[in-house]
Amino acid sequence: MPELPEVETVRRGLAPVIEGARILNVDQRRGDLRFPFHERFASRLVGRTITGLGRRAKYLLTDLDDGTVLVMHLGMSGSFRIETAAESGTPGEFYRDRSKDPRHDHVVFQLGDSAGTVRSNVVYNDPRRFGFMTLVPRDALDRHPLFAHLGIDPTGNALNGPILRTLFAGKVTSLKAALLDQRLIAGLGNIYVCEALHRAGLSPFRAAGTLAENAWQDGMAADRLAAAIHAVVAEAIAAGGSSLRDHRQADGTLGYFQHSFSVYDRAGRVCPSPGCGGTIERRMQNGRSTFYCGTCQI
DNA sequence: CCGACTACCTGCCCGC
DNA sequence: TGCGGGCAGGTAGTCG
Repeated sequence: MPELPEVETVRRGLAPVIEGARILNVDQRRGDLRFPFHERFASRLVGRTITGLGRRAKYLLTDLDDGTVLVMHLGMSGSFRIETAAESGTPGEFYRDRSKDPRHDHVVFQLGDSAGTVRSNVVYNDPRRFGFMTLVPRDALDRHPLFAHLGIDPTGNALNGPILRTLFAGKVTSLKAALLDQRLIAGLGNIYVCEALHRAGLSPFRAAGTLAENAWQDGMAADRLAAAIHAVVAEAIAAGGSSLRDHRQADGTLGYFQHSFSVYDRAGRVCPSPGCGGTIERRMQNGRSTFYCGTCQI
């Protein structure tokens, strides 16, 4: 489920619960998710205090008081839920979220205060197990293989028209594939790439390099695309992430950005662009569905 | 180096 | 009602 806006939504939901908390216990229920867990994964976490929760692209970065970072990726189907003792009133008895199959609860972090009193359980659920967790020293994070080749963040000033022209110059691959390439821009996924391209009026099938060509008739295309990416991501974060199928915020409420998708999962519908009148189409591109309007995306 | 493709895994939805 | 096929938000690895 998670692209950058969903991961950021998860981060904002978890941060107030886990920052400053001590990890009292880690119930690691299997030896691997996408990858095998680090040796002594659970025991290295127990007793640590969480000093902060950050994000880089689609990665959650949990800073610990011993200088290590618990790096977590949600894959396609990962989610967290928070179970607080206060919800049941009885210590040890926790609120149950029936929307998640307990067979896919793979890691349970039991959190508490410095005196050892249990305050909450943070449960990682991931049916497809494409997510993963690993431990990396904070001062080695930027050199770690997961992060060394990540591109620019799509939320800030680093992403603009001139930078896009530079990144895409000479690329014959499609605009869509280039936007999904985490080495160029880190954090976009299938939904928001489709949405941003539609908003910018650009075809997903066009060669990425054409954005950098002066000869291209629309010299502002890259600037428009940068603005569209900013807007789509910002709106999705403000809305609390998408809720395609079952995405929930960490507090259990549904995100609602899905209600404002223009093209994603809307094949056959009328294009919402003013005055366009086209129809949204779906086509497979690089093994994944691309949703677009063939009339106004050129 | 780049780009295209596959594999990883379970759930769900569709058509037969 | 059951079953097979296709598809789902991501990305590491392989191959040309």
